[in-house]
Amino acid sequence: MRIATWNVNGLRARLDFVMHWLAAREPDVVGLQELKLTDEQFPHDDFEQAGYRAVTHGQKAWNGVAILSRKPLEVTQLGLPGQDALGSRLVTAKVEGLTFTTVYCPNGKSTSHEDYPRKLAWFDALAAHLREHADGPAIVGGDFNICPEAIDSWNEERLAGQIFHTDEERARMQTLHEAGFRDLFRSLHPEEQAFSWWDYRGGAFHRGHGLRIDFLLGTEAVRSRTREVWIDRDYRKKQDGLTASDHAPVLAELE
DNA sequence: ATGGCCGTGTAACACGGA
Repeated sequence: MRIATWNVNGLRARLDFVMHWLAAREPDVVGLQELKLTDEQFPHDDFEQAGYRAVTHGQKAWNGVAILSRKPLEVTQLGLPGQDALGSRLVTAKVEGLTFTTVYCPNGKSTSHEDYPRKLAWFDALAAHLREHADGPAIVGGDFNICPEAIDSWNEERLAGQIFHTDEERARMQTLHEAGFRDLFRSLHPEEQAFSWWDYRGGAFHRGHGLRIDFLLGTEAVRSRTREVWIDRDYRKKQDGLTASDHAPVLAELE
């Protein structure tokens, strides 16, 4: 079973690019973030023609998440309880006995911005919610907007203490780990520096100025079945003249 | 040199992203 997560940065602008990737990689279950469209605008027909059904939790213009699956899936959660004010950022579905959650975690903007404590509170609510849903095989994949460790940033020396790089944010990732959700990439690749996001500006991708902020977290029942995890760097590049998202997909192969 | 790019709303630029 091949699973994936991907922040597409606008599904209407990215649809052809996403279809290109689905045909090339043939994942079974995919979490998508930053759809930037309403549920009514979601292109179900296009995905059905590609062999996927979808469950969505969208909103106008911003945020928005969805899960694609080649097999039937049943929604069990729309939105993180108590956190509706921060937008549509979580959806959970059961597929093939796996509980698959996709999250688009708040950005926070900067440590002095009023959104920063809201980001921390959102993560606290996420941990509380997941503790009740950590039994059996479960995945939480998405854009977490946190660099968990120094190795996950292209420039920890300059950015330590700034947004994505604070001890408070890193403690939230640790709490998710302690709730039973482990970072599958880091579990299989303890020493490898690999990024999942690069700024569009200034040639950041080609300069190696990236961050690893997109993860597939799995319970032990999933981690023990995980054969490989990788970041699909090629799909951070233009494909057939189509513009990429600023995030690359993250994939995992489960036994 | 702290901006450079991109998507969306809305109809020229503002805002958010990370």
